[in-house]
Amino acid sequence: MATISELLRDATVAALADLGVSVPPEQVEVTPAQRREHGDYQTNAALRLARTVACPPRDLAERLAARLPEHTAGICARVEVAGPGFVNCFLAPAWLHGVLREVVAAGPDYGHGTAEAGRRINLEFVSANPTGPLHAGGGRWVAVGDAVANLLAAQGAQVHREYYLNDAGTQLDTFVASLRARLRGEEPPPDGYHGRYLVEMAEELRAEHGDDPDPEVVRAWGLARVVAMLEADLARIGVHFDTWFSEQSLHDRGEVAEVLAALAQAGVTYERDGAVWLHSRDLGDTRDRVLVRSDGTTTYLANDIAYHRNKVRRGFDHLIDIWGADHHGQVASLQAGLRALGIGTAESPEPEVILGQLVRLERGGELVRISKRAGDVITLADILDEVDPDAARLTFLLQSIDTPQTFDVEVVTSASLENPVYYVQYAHARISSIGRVAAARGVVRPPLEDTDLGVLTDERELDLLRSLAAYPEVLATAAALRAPHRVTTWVRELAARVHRFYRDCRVLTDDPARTAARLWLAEAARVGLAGALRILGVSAPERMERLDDGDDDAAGAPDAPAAPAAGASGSRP
RNA sequence: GCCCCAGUAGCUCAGUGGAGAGAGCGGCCGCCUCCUAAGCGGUAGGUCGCAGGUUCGAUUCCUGCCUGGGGCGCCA
Repeated sequence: MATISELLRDATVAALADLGVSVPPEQVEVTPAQRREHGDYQTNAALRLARTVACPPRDLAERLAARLPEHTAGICARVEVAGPGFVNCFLAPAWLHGVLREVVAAGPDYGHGTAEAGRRINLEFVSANPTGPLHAGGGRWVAVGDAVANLLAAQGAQVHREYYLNDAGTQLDTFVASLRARLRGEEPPPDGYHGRYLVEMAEELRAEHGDDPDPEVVRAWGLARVVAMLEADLARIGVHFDTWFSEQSLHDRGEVAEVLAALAQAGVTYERDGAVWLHSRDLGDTRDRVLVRSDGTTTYLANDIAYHRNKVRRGFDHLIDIWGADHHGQVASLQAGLRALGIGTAESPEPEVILGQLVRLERGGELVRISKRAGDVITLADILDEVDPDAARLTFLLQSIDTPQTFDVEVVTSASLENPVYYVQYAHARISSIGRVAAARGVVRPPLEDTDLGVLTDERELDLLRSLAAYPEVLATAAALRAPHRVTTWVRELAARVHRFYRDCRVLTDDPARTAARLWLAEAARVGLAGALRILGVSAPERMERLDDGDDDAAGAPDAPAAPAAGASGSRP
């Protein structure tokens, strides 16, 4: 299904052809208008082509506008020339009514596209070290990764969610040493993990395996216990991984050794100071990197190259990694190693690494020091103890991952009612309630094909349809840019329009024709809200409790407790 | 020193090669006999970090600089 921009772009190209101006479609821009009086969409074609056609832009625009209606029949009510030579298009209400029928027909899949149709995509995200619970900041990758997966799936991809489990490195050794120390009733080593969870885990371990289990037992038990903890945390926020990929398994199957041999065979390695190095500098990196340490162990890089080769060999059409910006330095090294293996060519595209800026955790405006080893952490589970998963998720999906996010625990928890998630969910609950009331009153919604939508002429009504009309394009763009926050922005706008419609356009009236059309419009809006929320991994409740009934407004004022918060530090005289 | 990201309203952030730059929160003023007031309306608040460049047109693209965040390990 073509988007509006595409439809209007093609119409513009055709109209220009009528004028004897031949121009490839990709050189014609049709964009949403910024101001209502400029219509719904606008093209700057006349401005851009004026020079080559040797015609004043305004004149060219006039000629274009004269021809355009032939090609936009049924879509635009009118077109007009404005400003220095823009051609503004005003969508026809009848066309918007057609959008409503499309939405209802498509249901939950409305707006989905085919940009990734048939592609098998491996999406790796989170992949936090299995040494403790998920950190609150890591929630960003949980929410973003899952939403990106949903976005790609909505474009027809078969998405495989994968968690890379670093169960072979020194971090796990340190974790095991810390666990054993707790088991003995001692403090973990200075560079170990000091979190409280290890004390509790040691108790569990003791109950199951006694005071002095074999170190290998401790290791296996500890790893399994942490993975179970990670899975449980992820389940609480509704995220499920298809594969938990063990780094250790790469070693066990000899894949790391294979990769090292292949790199040596390719002549891109050398020995120095007892270590094996990769000529990564010649392959696009800023410097050479160690693959095998002088003690014979392999580096994270060597293992990661083997891991990605494994993913390629599993037959995916495309690999995507979502990493925090603190892993930025690894990208060039990994790609250098993969290139040497022939991965990163036209036949075998290199992995796409999405870097997201980090979360700055604050409590009441003050930076929270984060150190998993010191045990001074705020975990995702801590957050979920205080807010529901929907609020947590949407908070992480409010802004572009290109910007560092400030996550104030106090704001997100104590003032959670201000979370935009409730604004959107409330819009869904409100619009849903209309259907319930209609049913209770015995108002029957006639079949859509028997409903005359021509009565939907109010700007509030048309605004809803304009939003819904733009949704396929929003989804396609968000998927292409791997930017789920664009869906958040869109659904917040739709929710605002739903609230305004609700306020100004009464659905259940004495006029059966109007009631029928508005019931269907409400249904279309509900489908739009629910569909976008589903992409974001947020639930769309049919009903929500009213917070405050009657006149005790103070009870519902979320900022009421703010005053004591200031005094909590002991400033009260 | 080099690489990546950001700098937009008091705060948190959207957004765009175009026509007086938007939202939420916070401030102020209003709106519930009516489908849920977790809502709606109004008002105040901006040299889109700074300087050049490209362009008919730059907050948007390019370069430099400043500020902030993250990297550049025989850690992961």
